[in-house]
Amino acid sequence: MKLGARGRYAVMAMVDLASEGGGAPVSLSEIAGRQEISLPYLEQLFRKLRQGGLVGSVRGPGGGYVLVRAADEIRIADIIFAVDEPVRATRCAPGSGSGCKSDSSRCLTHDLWAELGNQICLFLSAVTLADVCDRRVLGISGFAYPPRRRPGAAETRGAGAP
Amino acid sequence: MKLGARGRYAVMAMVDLASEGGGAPVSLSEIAGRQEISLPYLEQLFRKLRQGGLVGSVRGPGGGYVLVRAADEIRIADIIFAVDEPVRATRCAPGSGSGCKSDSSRCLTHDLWAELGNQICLFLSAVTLADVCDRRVLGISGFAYPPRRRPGAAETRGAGAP
DNA sequence: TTACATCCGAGTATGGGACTCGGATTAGGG
DNA sequence: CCCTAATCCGAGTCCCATACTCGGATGTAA
Repeated sequence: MKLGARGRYAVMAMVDLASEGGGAPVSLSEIAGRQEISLPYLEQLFRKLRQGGLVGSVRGPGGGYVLVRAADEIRIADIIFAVDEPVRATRCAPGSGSGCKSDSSRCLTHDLWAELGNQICLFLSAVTLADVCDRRVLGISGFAYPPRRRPGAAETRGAGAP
Repeated sequence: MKLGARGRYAVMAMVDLASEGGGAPVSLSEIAGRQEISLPYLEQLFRKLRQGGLVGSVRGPGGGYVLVRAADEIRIADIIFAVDEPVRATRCAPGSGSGCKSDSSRCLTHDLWAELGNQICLFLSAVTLADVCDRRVLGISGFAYPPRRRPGAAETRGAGAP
């Protein structure tokens, strides 16, 4: 899953494209300037976004990129998956299908990583580009895991994000 | 958040420790052998787990490590946070508190990364060591994001983990 | 035809992660 | 009292992915 600067830049650029472009193509120079990302690096990212079928390109002066679908039809997960290589399966890789060395037993943690990857995909698939543009992200999952076995148990560390 | 081999090994080792150790200390050599992790690397990990207050140590022959709390009182998040450095704030780092260059406006994606990190913490906090040992991970979050705006919309990519 | 823009394959390098090494402590058993 | 088994600790090395660059080719509006 990784989620380094590549995925972040891609989402930032797509948000910029969705916000600033009113149907007209937006050049990468503009996006690069506004988001403070190097132009050649952006080109490299948009190459993949184009191959992923998320954006279309118009060449020549006044050209640039446009969304091929409406902003509320593009999931954040689509963007991340477009710019990140499928997944690398190191041992029992999170996010990808199994790859445990021994076929069964051993590696009790397999389900854990699988489920974690699933949760991440679920969340990123639930949020669309339009949601981010309109600041509608908080509360999309107004959801908390129910307290399990004796709710008043000793709290050792902050449960959520600090 | 990262979640590389370090966190995975730490969880694997803790699961092994919880399963195999019946109150008696378990040596790292045993864990290293069973989980196929190099011994010096495990030592390095358990140093942090000890500093994090998750395990206690018994030195000398017949020594090893023991859990300081019951397995159902140790959350996976505790383990991950113990072995991973706090977080590095690159620009608008996911998982950590804000760090946007400009104080407000710009960086619409901030909420997104914050919420994503929050979801991950939530999930890892909902699963205990005992859950993993007993294969009780699947279905802990028997939960799916509800389909939003026209459920039958064109599916472009697999939404969940393949 | 010039300037603007996307396109493309390659190349570099810096950083952090994975793993190692040598030695210092502590403690049980002969 | 040694010897061995184990945790402890600070470094140090290696490697690869990521971030970013470069030079040029192609297409298109003015």
